[in-house]
Amino acid sequence: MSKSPDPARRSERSRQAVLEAARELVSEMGYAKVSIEAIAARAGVGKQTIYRWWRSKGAVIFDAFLALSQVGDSITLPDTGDIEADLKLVMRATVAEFADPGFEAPIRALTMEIVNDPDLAAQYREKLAGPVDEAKKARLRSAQRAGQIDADADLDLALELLYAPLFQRWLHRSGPLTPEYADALVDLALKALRPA
Amino acid sequence: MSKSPDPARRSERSRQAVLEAARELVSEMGYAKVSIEAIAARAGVGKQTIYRWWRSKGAVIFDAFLALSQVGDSITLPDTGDIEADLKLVMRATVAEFADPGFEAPIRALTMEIVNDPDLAAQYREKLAGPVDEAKKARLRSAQRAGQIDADADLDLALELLYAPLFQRWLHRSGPLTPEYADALVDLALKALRPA
Amino acid sequence: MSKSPDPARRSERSRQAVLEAARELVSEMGYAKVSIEAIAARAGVGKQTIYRWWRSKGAVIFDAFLALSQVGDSITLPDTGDIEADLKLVMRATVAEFADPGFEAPIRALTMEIVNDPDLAAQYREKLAGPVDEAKKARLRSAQRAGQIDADADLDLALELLYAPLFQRWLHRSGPLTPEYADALVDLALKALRPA
Amino acid sequence: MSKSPDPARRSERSRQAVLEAARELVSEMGYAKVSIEAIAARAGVGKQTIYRWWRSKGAVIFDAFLALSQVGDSITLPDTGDIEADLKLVMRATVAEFADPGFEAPIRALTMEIVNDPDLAAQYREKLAGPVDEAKKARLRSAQRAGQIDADADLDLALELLYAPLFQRWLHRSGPLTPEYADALVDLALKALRPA
DNA sequence: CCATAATCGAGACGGTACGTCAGGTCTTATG
DNA sequence: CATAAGACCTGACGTACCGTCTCGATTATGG
Repeated sequence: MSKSPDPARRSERSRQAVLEAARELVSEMGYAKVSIEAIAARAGVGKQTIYRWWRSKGAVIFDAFLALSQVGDSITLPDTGDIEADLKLVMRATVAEFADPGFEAPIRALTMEIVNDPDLAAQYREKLAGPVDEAKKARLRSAQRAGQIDADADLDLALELLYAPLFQRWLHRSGPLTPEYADALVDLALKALRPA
Repeated sequence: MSKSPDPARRSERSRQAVLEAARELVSEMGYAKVSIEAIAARAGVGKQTIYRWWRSKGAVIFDAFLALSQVGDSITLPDTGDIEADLKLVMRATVAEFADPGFEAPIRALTMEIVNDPDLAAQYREKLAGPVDEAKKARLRSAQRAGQIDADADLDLALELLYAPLFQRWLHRSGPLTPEYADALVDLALKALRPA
Repeated sequence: MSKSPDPARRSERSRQAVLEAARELVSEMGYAKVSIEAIAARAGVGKQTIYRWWRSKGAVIFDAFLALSQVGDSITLPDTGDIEADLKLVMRATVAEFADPGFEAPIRALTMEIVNDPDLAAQYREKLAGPVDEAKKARLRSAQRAGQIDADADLDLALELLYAPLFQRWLHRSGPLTPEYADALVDLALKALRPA
Repeated sequence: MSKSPDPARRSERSRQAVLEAARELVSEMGYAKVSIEAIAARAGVGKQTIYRWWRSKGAVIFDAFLALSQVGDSITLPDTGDIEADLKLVMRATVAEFADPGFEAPIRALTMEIVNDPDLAAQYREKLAGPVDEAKKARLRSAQRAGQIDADADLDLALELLYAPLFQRWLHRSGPLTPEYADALVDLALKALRPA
C-alpha cells in the first residue's frame, strides 16, 4: 500500500558513494554549482537512487556534512574550573575552525540550506547544534554552580551572546576572526553573565 | 578603450522596471524560484538589458532591496539620554521587523546573496549595514559620554553583542523573537558594557 | 566507450512527432523562418530530444522530407518500349511536381541544406537521388538494348542532360516550366543520345 | 513626405566599406555565419546605415559579389569559327572556376540568396546571368550562321543543356568537375544541337 | 533454493532557465 | 540630415539540469 521505499533494501554502498561525491563536489566547486546530476555521475549512481532517498539537493548535501560532523554519543567541553580560560580555549578553537578555508565551503553550504529550508533548519538544530549546545550549557551550568556565572542567567541567551557575534562576523565577513577577538568576546560575555 | 556599457546611455525606465519586477517576484515566490527570465518578462525588458547592467540574479535582487531600503543622507537613532530605554525601543522595533512575514522573503534573499557572494557582502556592508551601524555607534558613543557605557568599550563588538544574537535566532529559527527577548538582550548587553 | 545516444532507447513517438511538426512548419512558414524551438514546441517535445538525435535544424527538416519521399524498395519507371514517349511522360510529371506550389517550400528547403552542408548532400544523393537515378538509368539501359540510345553513352551524363536544365530553370526561376518545355528537353536530349 | 533616404546624401565611403567587409567576412567564415552586426563592425559603420540602404543581409552580400563580378559594358566570347573548340575552352574555364575553392564560398552564398529570394533571383538574372548569357547566345548564333548548329534551335534551351549539368553537378557535388567532363558535355550538347 | 519483487545503473524524456548572439528599431552626439 | 555608436526589445540559439519515466541487470529475502 505504501509508496515509500523500503529502507531495509537500501544499498549502503550507494548511500556512501552519494554522500562522498556530494562532499567532494561541494568542496571543489562550491555549493551553488553542484547539481544532483553531477553527484549521481560522480557517485556512479542512477539519479533515481538519489531522488528515492533524499528530498532535494540541499538534503543530500546537508546529510553529507551532517554525517561528517556526526558527533559521538556525548560531547563534553573542558572543565578546569576556570570558566574564562575554558571558554577562551573553546572560542579560539571555534574561531580557528571558521577561519580554516577548508571548512568555508561546507559550512556556507549548510548555512544556505538552513536559511532556505525550515525543515533542514529543524534537523540541523536537532542533530548538530542541539547536542553541541547542550554540552556548552552543561559547562555554563557548572560555572553557575561554581558561582562564576549568575545563577539566574538564561543559558540559551548566554550561548547566543557568546557565539552569535562570531557567527555573524564570519557570515557577513564584517571583521577579522582572530584569537584576540575570541578572547575579547569571552571577556565581554562573561561580564554580562557575572553574578549580580 | 573599455568595453563596458556607457552608464550615460542607460535607460532609467528599464532600470526601475527591473528592480520593481525583482521585488515583486521575490515577494510572490521567494528568492530561489525567481529567474532572470521572469524578471525580464515582468519588467517588459530584454534579458540582455539585465545582463548588461548586473552580474547575476543575486546582484539584481540585491540592488532591488538595496534601493528599497536606501537610507536617507543620515540616520539618527532616538536619544532621550536613557540608553537602556532607547536601545529597548530600537531592538523591539528590530524584532518586530524580523518577525513581519512580509520582510521574511526579501531579507532571506539578501542574506543568501551575502552568504554566497563576497562582493555583494562588501556592498551590503558599505551601502546598508555601514550607515546603520554608524548611527547605532553614534548613539552608543553618546551613552559613553553620559557615562552609561564603558568609555573603553569596542563599539563594533558592542554592536555585535546586541544584534548578532537576534539575527542568528532569526536565521536559524532557534527561538521566539518577542519584545521580551529584545529587552532581555539589551539588559544583558548593557551589563557587559557597563563602566568598570 | 561511445557517448552517442543509444538508438534502442529512442522514442519512436517523439521521432514521428518531430518530423511531422517540421514538415508542417516548413509548409506553413517556409524553411528560413522555422526554428528548432518551434519544432520542439509543436511536436510537444523537449529541445534536447531534437539535439540528441539531429545535428542541426537542416538535418531535421532534411529527414522530415526524406522520410516523406522515402521510396519503396525499388522504383521502376514505365517502359512501353518507346523511350521518347516514356521520358516525356516522366518529365512532364516532374515539371508538374516542381510547378506545384505545395512542393515549392520543401524542395527549396532541401536544396538549401544541400547547398550548405556536404554531409546532407551526400545523404541526399545516397538516400533519395541515388535510387531514383538508378531507376532512370535502368530505363535508359533498356533503351540502349533496344537500340534507341547510343550503347556507349555515359548514363550519368545523360541523366544530367535531361534533368539539370529543368532543375536549374526552377531554381533560378529563369523560365516557364511547362509540358512543352519537358517535351522539348526530351527531344533535344534524345538527339544527343541517339546511336551514332 | 517620402520616407526613403535620399541617395544623393549617401556616403560612398560607407557603401564601399560595407561591401568590402561583406566580401571579406563571407570568404572568411562562409555565408551562414556572417551577421549584419559583424559587417557593420568590420566596416566601421553603424548598423542603421546598412539597414537604411539594404533590405537584408542577403541583399548586402549579393551586392558585394555583384559589384565584384560586375561585367564590363559588353562581354564577348572567343570565336575562332570552330564552335566545338571555342565551347570546350569556355567550359573548361567554367569548370576550373567552379573547382576553385576560393570561389566556393561566394558562389554558394549567392546561390543561397537566389534560392530563397525571388527578388534577388530576378536581380541576378538581370545584372549577372543576363549579360553573360547574351554573350553565349551571340556565339551560338554565330555558329548557327556558320551551319554548325541547327538554325531552329532554341538558344535558351541550348544554354541550359550546356551549363545546367555543370552547375547541378557542382551544387549537389554529385560528380567530379574535370576538363574531360567539360569536353564530354560539349560533345553531347553539340550532338543535340547539330543541324538536322 | 529458487521466484519474485524492489532497488540499482543508466539514460531518454518533456521541460525551464541559462547566458549569448543577432535581428531590427530607436536615441543620442557629431560632422 | 546622414552618420557612428550603441542601448533597447525580441526571439532563437545550444547547453545544463530538473524531476519523471522506462529499461534490463542485480540483489536479497520469504514462500
